[in-house]
Amino acid sequence: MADTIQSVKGMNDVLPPDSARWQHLEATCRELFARYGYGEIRTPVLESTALFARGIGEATDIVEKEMYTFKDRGERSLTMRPEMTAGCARAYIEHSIHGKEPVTRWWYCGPMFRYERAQTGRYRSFWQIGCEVYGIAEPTIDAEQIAMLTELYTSLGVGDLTVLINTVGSAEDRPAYRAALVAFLEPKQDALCGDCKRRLVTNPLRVLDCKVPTCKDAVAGAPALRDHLGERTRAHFAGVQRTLEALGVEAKVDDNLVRGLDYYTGTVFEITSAAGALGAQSTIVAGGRYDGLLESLGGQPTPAMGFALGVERALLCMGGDAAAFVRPIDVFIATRGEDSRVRATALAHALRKAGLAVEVEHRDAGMKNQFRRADALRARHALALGEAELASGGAKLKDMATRQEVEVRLDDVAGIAAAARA
RNA sequence: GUGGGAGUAGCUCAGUCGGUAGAGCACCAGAUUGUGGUUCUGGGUGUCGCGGGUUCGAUCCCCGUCUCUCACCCCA
Repeated sequence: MADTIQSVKGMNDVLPPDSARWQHLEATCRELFARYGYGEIRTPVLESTALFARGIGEATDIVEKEMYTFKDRGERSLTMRPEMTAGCARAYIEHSIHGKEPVTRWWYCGPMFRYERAQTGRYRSFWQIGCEVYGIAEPTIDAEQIAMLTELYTSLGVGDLTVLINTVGSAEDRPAYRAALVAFLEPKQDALCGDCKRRLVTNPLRVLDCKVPTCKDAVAGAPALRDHLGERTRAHFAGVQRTLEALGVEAKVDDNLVRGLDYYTGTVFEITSAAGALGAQSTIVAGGRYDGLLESLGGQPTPAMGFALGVERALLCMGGDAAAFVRPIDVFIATRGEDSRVRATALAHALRKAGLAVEVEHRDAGMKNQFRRADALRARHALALGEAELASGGAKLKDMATRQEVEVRLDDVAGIAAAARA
């Protein structure tokens, strides 16, 4: 308790055995994404601050007050990524992917950073896994991603899922709607909360999303975005819904679903789970289309669709005993004395090369203690290697569950491995 | 940024209407001179988060502070 150094607020360690649950989630995603044709992209945690300011939007909460931004020794303003879409877009443009292939599918996994107050399911350093598809304007890809996610959560055992979808309109639709909304809200300005008064100027769509009661009242009867959608947007959204239906995915249209990031255009979606210990959060993944982002960052006009899922949140409602995901020990070798430990270490080395998981008791501990430890490690077999065994060259491999023992020769690695696998 | 709750043994917590502290779990040893998940016996000084105040005396009361945690906002 003295003067020890602790981890930074809101930034957590993941230790065994809990890390095994993370590995399970990651392995499931990796395998699933591979079947859908996604390749992994890894980008630096640090990016130029301007990337996020331009990509995510100056007026968003993330850019306004949640970024870890600082100057490096060369006086360049750098920011620890608060999300990955902007970084992926930067990489896509920087490597001229547009000119190399018509369709690009990327997935990623890594830590993101946002300066917020931590609570259950929300941390300052948190992990996201996400996918980005570039080059497809058609609505079927939107539905494909959503369906892929429902499959993911189902296979992970995350229950009580709700898929919410909406469309926020294309770059052509939005200015008209925005004007109509502002015209409707301006007379009611006095009823709005402080944040919303500001949003009225910076990002009026967000007022629709406000939880303050007076704002909710003021918003009642506001013009609906769906009445301001152009024909192309309508057709696209209808296509998404039609494809989801064909895939057997039940999705609820939520008119108030407005993502907090500026780059979204057209389809937006969110999947919530009522399962597990998510606390006040319920969103476990969110995403949408961002057809204008690449161009706004200086790239070629490129349609794009992506999502990000919160790893900690997925884990919170995944359940499952961490120990069940840990690889059990095949053979535990109990020792007595240094000669025994040397011989046991060599034997373990050979057995591990043969593919077994082996643990040697390197400490000078009592036999009873060693067998207890073998139990704690969930070892399938135990082999006591003491003076008698060293002298005779033979030993007994004990099945910890049945307590049956079989004779083995210490120099017969293949034989021991076979017996341990039986 | 705002508001609740909590900080006592490695972990989960109890407790003292103010007289410097306990349980369970875990861990170790022995009963069983080399064989486990049960049982029995033995084994714990821990700045009672930190600083100050009141008091003969504070882990307990008061003030401050730090940390953790939950929630609001917002988000994955």
